[in-house]
Amino acid sequence: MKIASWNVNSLRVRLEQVTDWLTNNQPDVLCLQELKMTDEEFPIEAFKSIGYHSLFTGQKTYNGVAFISSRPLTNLITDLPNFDDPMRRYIAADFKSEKGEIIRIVNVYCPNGQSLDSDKFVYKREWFRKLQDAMGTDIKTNPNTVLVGDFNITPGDIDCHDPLKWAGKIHCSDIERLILQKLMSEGLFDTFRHFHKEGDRYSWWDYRGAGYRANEGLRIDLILSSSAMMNKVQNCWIDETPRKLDRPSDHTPVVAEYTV
DNA sequence: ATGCCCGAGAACCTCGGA
Repeated sequence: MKIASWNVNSLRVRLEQVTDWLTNNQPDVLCLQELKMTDEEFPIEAFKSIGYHSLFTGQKTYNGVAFISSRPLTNLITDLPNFDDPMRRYIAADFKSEKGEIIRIVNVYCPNGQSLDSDKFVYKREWFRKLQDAMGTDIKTNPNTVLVGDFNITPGDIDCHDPLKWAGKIHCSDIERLILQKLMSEGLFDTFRHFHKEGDRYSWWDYRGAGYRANEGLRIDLILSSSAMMNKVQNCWIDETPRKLDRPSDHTPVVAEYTV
């Protein structure tokens, strides 16, 4: 089973890149973030025409998350449990493998937070607290759980191109890294880092100042696997191909492959 | 210096992103 996560920064603008990527890579489940469109505008037919099913929760202008899957997913949830929030940042569903194993997949667009002294950071902390509770429950219910998405936190200095410049800043602060560690203490593992110990590997690069060409990036898009799924993971990689295209998203896909 | 670029929505600028 191949799972991928990609913050597309407007599905309207990136649709052709996404359908091309699906055709070329044939994942079982592609998890999208930052759709920036309403459910009425979602391009179901474009995905259907290349053999993919869609589940999504969107809103005008901001946020929005979706599953694009080779087979229908079940047990859909589009709200972070126990958190009343109009922002469309959470979607979860079950994938049934060819062997009949059920995999719980949770796809998130975590809050940015803006800065540590912002009201938006209070919201980020609260949102992560609720996500942690939900993941604890999910992993107990089904040990075969994968949490993917744009976390808007670098796990460590190795995931930041310039730790001195970013020290204490949003995405790279100690408090955010503790929040991520607490979430992962529910039994989740950084799948890319398991296979790749080297630095200078990122999933996001600023549009400004030719950030991609200089490889000035952050690794904030993660695939977190439960221990049961870590026992089945074959490989995990970042695919920089879409970041080199004209009019790219500022993020690029992260992919993991499992034997299930 | 909190900008440089980008997308969306309402106008030709502001907001939010990371």
